[in-house]
Parts: sequence; C-alpha cells; structure tokens
Amino acid sequence: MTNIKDLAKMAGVSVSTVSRVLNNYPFVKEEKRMAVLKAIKDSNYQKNINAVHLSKGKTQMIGVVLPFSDYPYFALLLKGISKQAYKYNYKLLLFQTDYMESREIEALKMLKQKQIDALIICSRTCNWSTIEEHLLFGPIVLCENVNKKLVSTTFVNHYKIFYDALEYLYHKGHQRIGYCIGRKSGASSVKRNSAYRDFINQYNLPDNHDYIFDDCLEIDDGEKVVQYIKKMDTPPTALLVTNDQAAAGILTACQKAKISIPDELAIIGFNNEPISKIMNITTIEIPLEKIGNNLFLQALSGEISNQEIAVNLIERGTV
Amino acid sequence: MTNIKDLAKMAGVSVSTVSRVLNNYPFVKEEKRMAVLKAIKDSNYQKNINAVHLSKGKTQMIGVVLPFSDYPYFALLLKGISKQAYKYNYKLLLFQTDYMESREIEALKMLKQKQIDALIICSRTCNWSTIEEHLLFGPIVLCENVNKKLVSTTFVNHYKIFYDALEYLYHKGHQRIGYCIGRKSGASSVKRNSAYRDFINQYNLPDNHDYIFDDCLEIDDGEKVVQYIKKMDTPPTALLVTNDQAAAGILTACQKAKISIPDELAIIGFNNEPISKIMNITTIEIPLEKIGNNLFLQALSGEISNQEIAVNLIERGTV
DNA sequence: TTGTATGCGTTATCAT
DNA sequence: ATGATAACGCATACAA
Repeated sequence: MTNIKDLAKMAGVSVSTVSRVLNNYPFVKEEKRMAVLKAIKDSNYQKNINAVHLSKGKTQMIGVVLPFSDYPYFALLLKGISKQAYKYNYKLLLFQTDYMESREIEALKMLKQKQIDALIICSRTCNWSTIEEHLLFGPIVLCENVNKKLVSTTFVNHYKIFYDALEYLYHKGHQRIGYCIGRKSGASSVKRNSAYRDFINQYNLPDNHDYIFDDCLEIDDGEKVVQYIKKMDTPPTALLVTNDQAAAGILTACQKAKISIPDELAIIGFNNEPISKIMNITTIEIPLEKIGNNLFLQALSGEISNQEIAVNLIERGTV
Repeated sequence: MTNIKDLAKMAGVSVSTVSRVLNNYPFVKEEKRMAVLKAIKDSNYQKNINAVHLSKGKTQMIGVVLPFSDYPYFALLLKGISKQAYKYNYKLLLFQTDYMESREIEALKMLKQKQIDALIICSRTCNWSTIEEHLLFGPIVLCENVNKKLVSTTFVNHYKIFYDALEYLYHKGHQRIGYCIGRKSGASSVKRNSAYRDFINQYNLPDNHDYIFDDCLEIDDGEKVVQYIKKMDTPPTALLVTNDQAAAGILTACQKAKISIPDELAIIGFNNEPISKIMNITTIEIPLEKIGNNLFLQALSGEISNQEIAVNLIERGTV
C-alpha cells in the first residue's frame, strides 16, 4: 500500500504538498499538482482513513442504538436517520441491543473511545446517570422527552397523545377502554400509564388492571390478547395499541374469533405503519422518518435542542 | 484526554508495560500492573480506538450494504448479521443504498480505505467487475449465487425454487400462472424469469407477458396488481409473489375487490414474514436470519466458501 | 519481566 | 507556494 510519503517521493514534492492536493487546498502550483495527481493514478493510491481519524480526532461516524432493526417502528426511524447521514456524508455504526443495557453501554463506550462522533439512542434502557457520565465525550441524542437540559431530544408527547386518544374513544361512547404496550418499563409506557390513570380518575371510570396488556411488540402478540379478552366477563370495548403490528395481529385474531370490529371492539393503532393502511386500521400517525431526520441533525450539530413533533390521528375503519 | 504516555508517567513504568496491562498480556509484575491499573482509574483513561485501528490496520468493523432497512427481507437479514457481529465483537457499518450504485461503490471504497475489515453486500447493484476490483482490499461476501470463485456467497437457488413452485401450482390445476417481482433487473429476477420461461415451454403453456408484474416491493404495491388483473379478459389463476408484503397487499386488495382466494386466484408468497402467518398466506420460507448469520461468518473468516441454503414451502390458506 | 525505539498514515503548525 | 517536523495514540520488534 502506497502512502503519501511514497507519493511525495514519486512526485518530487513534500508530503505537505501531497496532502494539500489530496484535500483540494488552494495555493498549489498547477505543475506540482499534476505531478501529484499522476503519482496518485500511477500508484493506485488510497487514503488510509484510520490515519485521518486519528489525526483529526473525528470519524465522520455516528452511532445508532436501537433494540431491534426488524420492527417497523425502529426501521422507519433508522430510515430517516440514514437519509440525513447520507446527505451529510456521515456513516452509521449500528448497535442492535435487544434492550440489553450492556450493549447500550458498549455504544456509549464507543463514544468515549472516539470511534463515533455522536450517539443517537432510539430507545433507552440504561439510567440517566449513565448517559450523563458520557456526555463529556460527545453529543448524545435521545428520542424521548427527558426534562434535563443536557441532551438534545426529539420526541412526541406520549402523555398527551394517550390522553387525547382515550378521550376520543370516550366521546365515541366507550367506557371500558384498555391498552397494549411493548415494555412495561419503557419511558413511554410510564407516561402512557400515568395518562391512563389520570383519564380514569377524571372520568370516574372503573380501574381494571386486566385492561392493560404488555409485551405487545409484534404481529404475533395480538393472538394472546384476544384469547385473554375472550375469556373476560366484561371485556374492554376499545383498545389503544401502541404499534400497528400488534394492532394488526389483534384485528386478525378478532376476525378469526368472530369479534366484530369496531362494534364489539374498537382499535386504535400507532405509527401509521404500512400494514395499518391496507388493513384499514385507525391509527395515530407518528412521523418516524421525520423524527429520524431530526435526531441525526441534532447529533450532527452538537447544539442542544429539544423538539416536540406533532402527531396525527388517521381515522379509518377500526373505531 | 490522557493517553498511555501519561499513564506510563503516572505509574512510573514504560508505555509498553502500560500497553501490556491494557491488553492483558502475561509477564507483568503484579506490582506494576496494579500501579498501571490505579493510573487508569485515577485518570479516567479511555483508549483511543482510532489509534488502535491505525496501528493494527484493522477496525473490527464490517460493512453491510442493503437497499432498504425497512423492508422485512433486509431487516431480517440484518438481524442475523447483527447477532453474529455482536457475538464476535464486531461492529456493523451500515450502507443504505436505495439501490443506487454510487452508494454501493462508496461502501467498496471504505473497504479500500481500511475503514472496514470486510463487506457484506445483501443485494448487489454494481457490476461484477467493480466487485472484482475491490477484492484485493478485503473479503467481500454476497447473498447471491455468482459462479465466480473469488467471493464467498450464501444464497438460495432462485431458479429451482421458482420452477418447483410453478410446478406445484401446475399440479394443483393451474395453467395461467403469473408472478410479481421487485426489481426487473435484480439478479434473482433474471433467474426467476428464466425458470418461468423454461416452465412455460416445458408444459406448453401460453406465454403471456401480462402475467409478469414488477415493482412489487411493499404492501402498497398489491393494489395496482389487483386493479390490473381485474381488467384482464383471461387473468392468471395463480400468482407467485416474491415477498410476503406484496402478497399481503394483493390478498387484501382481492378481498376488497371480491376476488375469492384461493378459488379465483391462488397466491404463494415468499420469505415467511410475520405478516404471512397471521394472514394465512401460503409462502416459501427463506431462512433469512440464518442466511444473515452465514454471511457474517463468511465475512469474518475470509476463507472463500459458497453455501446454498434450503427453503421450505409452508402451505397455508392461499393455494 | 521491562524499556526503547520505531512504525502506522495523516493533518497541522510553523518557518521560509 | 512549499517543506520540515511535530503531533495524533497505540502496538510491537527488539534489546536488555
């Protein structure tokens, strides 16, 4: 492998001049520039990017932490991030964590070790203090509303969205409303739960813990929810399902179980994933690709900002 | 930022000893090891990984080229790759290409520049010769059957699978069989087309170009296929649809259009994506996660091998 | 078991 | 406009 030293020798100039040519500096005599260019061509030279990284202390790489890449929610987020990354000539280093804290910490360590210039965490598992410790080493961007002012965030207001959706169902005549979430311990789940409790109290509705289902992450998870509901004496008449995959699974399971949608059970999904369109599921559109764009730009700029993104109810056939 | 030189000073040893401690070498006196460990702790030292990369000439990073990360086919492939990457302590650098050759070439360039130790191309757009030129710089692994012996590959036999599926439908009584593919120019599409033509000839069936639909990549694409079929005088009675997303879209559109499945139209999907299960779509299971595993291991080993992966017909309700 | 010296390939500073 | 030289931070061959 030839390096700039070799090029310098071949072209009869110094390494600095080679570097200048390589990086399109002005103030290089055309004659010498040509000589360098010729040497580059003759030697089939390729820059060793690791040397650049070391010298500059930057890598033009940004880390992306997400639990699963094969869930539409995260895939869409990633798509948005990718598009901006390409635009700004950054590369993405992927950390698929399966919600394991240790892997998230590994990503943070990469920031510390300067392998990445910034880190985007699409779904956090570790403590805030762990994040805080790593803030010194580069920008960290989160996809949730933390009320600390030390990190950039792009988020939706899970509390308000949930509360509004519950009221929407209430005004459609529903009194027994349940919901399905992914992880019980997730940051958004906590906010949704508090919205649910406030709603229940506000409208004086019965507080039935059986109406809350967790571990609803993918399409297959719908079946068990419907099985459970079928056995209930007073099942919910409406369900908020925090992703359209699970909503689709529930819808399909209901069709099999001859539960009429929306008459016997109303469903509101989340995200407006492609499946919700063809299955005609009423859903709350979260502009994930746009959020992804935002996350990247925040990671890139380094300046701290906190942006709330609006969502949009798409009324289709399941309410 | 403190470096090993600083540590050496703090611990009263040489940089090599520090390096030895850092990398768990034997033959370091416990006393000095402790001193170094203390210095590491006191200084909150972190290794600069870029220096390691430069010094070693390797990065423990492997590139992954795929057109879209939000299609289940590629997401599942990526999942398999990710799992192995984690296991072997490698990081993945993601290149989302949107099928643009220039981006694929950029990934190849990263190999040349030593930013990645190997490259996995999940779906190729560039010419073989372009691949060949970059083979000097590190292992390149493909997810298709090229009959060159210079790269590792993990693949399924698209020709045989397609031919077998066509015969399967034929023996179920179908004579007018069509198919839907993604990109007309993709490597697999070419093989599928030749299987189709051979099948048509073998069984003396009419060769109707209208039975071939391309640009069927996602769930939304089903609608236009059904619209088109509805207008045909002699529509196909069976359809091979090369991904379950499109198959699901077609199935749904048929339900709306009151086309009875499988009586009026039989459908075989591909990949056994989650959606095919809940929609009860007969599909050809391609073990994508397993293929992903394989691709990574091939990239890691550097030894060239070519492995065919078997597929599996899952008979459900659409044939 | 430990230390010295050199290499890895660039970029950046400074002098000319 | 150009060149010499010092970072950048670590690994490693070699000497001791």
